[in-house]
Amino acid sequence: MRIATWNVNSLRSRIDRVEAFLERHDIDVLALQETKAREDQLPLMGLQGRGYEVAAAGTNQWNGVAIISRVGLEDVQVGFDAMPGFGDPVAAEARAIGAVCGGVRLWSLYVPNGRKVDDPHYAYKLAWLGALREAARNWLGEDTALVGDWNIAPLDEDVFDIAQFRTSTHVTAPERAAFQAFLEDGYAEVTRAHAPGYTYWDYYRQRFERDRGLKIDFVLGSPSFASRVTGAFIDRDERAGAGASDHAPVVVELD
DNA sequence: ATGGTTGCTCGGCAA
Repeated sequence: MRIATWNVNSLRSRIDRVEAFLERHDIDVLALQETKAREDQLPLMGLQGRGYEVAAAGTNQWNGVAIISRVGLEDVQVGFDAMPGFGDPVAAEARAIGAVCGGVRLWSLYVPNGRKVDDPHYAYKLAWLGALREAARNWLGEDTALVGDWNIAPLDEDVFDIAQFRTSTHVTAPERAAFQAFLEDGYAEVTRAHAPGYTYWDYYRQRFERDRGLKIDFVLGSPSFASRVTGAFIDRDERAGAGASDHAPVVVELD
């Protein structure tokens, strides 16, 4: 089974690329973030025609998560227990969607960005991660994958120029501790060992062309899930050319 | 410190 995660930055503007990506890599389950579409706006025909089911939560503007699966899509859950909100409750709900696909409980996650360290959104980010951790502890005994845009660069080497991020979110000690807490609980990040390199490059200043990016998209697996992982890769080519998302998809291969 | 780009929508915000 092949599972992928991709911050697609608008599903409607990227649908042709999404369908081509699914075919190119023979993907069974795709977790999307920043779909920027309400459920009634989803472009479904090409996906359903290829045998995929879709579950989504989102607004027309920001955030938005979805799961696309051709190996079953059951027990769909929008948000997790005690998930905190920020402003628009619909936008808050559009940060986490879970479903059982091919026997795996998969969560597509769009961790709050945090904006600035002194912004209330940063405190919300940490609270959100804390609530996710509490919920996720209960899923360690199953085949569970927490996938998506974590908006955290766990290591200095995950940032093209760490000095430039001295006052920025994504690299602060509390954010990195929040990420590490999942690993301490027993989750394993399963992509890094197989797939080095960045997953996100800003649109401006030709960041992709100069490979000045961040590694912020991850797949955290419960012990039984992690033991099934045989490989992973970052589809860097998908980030190239006109009309690309600012994130590349990350693909995980399972036994 | 600022600006650079893209998306959703057509002003301004979020990333």
